[in-house]
Amino acid sequence: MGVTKTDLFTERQNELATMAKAFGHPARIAIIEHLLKTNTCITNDFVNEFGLAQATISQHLKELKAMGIIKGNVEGTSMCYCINEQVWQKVQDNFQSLFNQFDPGKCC
Amino acid sequence: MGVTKTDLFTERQNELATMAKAFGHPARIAIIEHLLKTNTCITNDFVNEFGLAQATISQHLKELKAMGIIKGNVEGTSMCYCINEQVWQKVQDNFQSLFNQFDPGKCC
DNA sequence: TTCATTCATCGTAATAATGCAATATATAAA
DNA sequence: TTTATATATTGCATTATTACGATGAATGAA
Repeated sequence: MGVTKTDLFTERQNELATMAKAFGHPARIAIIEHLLKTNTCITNDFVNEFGLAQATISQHLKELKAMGIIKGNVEGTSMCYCINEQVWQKVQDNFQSLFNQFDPGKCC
Repeated sequence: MGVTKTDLFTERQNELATMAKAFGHPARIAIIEHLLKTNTCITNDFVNEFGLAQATISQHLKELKAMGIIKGNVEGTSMCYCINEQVWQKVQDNFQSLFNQFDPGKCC
């Protein structure tokens, strides 16, 4: 009834789904790509660059931070966000291992 | 207002987000993994294997099919689903190119 | 201290996603 | 044709997500 039944699946499957969800919104993709390009950038950059409200950007940042894929440090009145290297690597590994399971050539 | 503002982002960003969304549910991860392992399997397998209702499985399959990541053929009274090789490759490439953008060592 | 700036949080509204019972559709077997 | 089996679709209830205005908290400057 509208709630994902996580208990039916393995921890790995739930984890991978959660990671994928972090990438499941164009704003979060854009934020991540911006951080990948410039590194150490601040929230206000996003608000100016995208057409989304400051509260909305902040919410997306919060989600990304909750999933661990980014981390933030206070820098005066601003915030400095960047990619969390360890988590990024783990996410990459998890997707990689999924992609590698594909055995081409046998389909119906 | 609850609706993603896709017009604010590039087509690539929206596409990547859509692909990620396909992986954003453990049931769909499980379905994909099952197809990766056995290939050419049928809907009833999923219904028996997972604890989800037949209608729910059918809905997840429909979404995966809509995104093109799987394809299905009628096989008597059953359906035979499998991974779409071309789309799988494209998804992999898109994620790969995102992951490769990471330049380690510079963070705040 | 007061003011301006920056970001986070709260409250709220609207749309999306999840799940399932019931029903429809299609094929194979009897 | 009738029955059984397998899957898709419909309708509905519930929770999740997205978005933003308003407000709060923290810091630096005047």
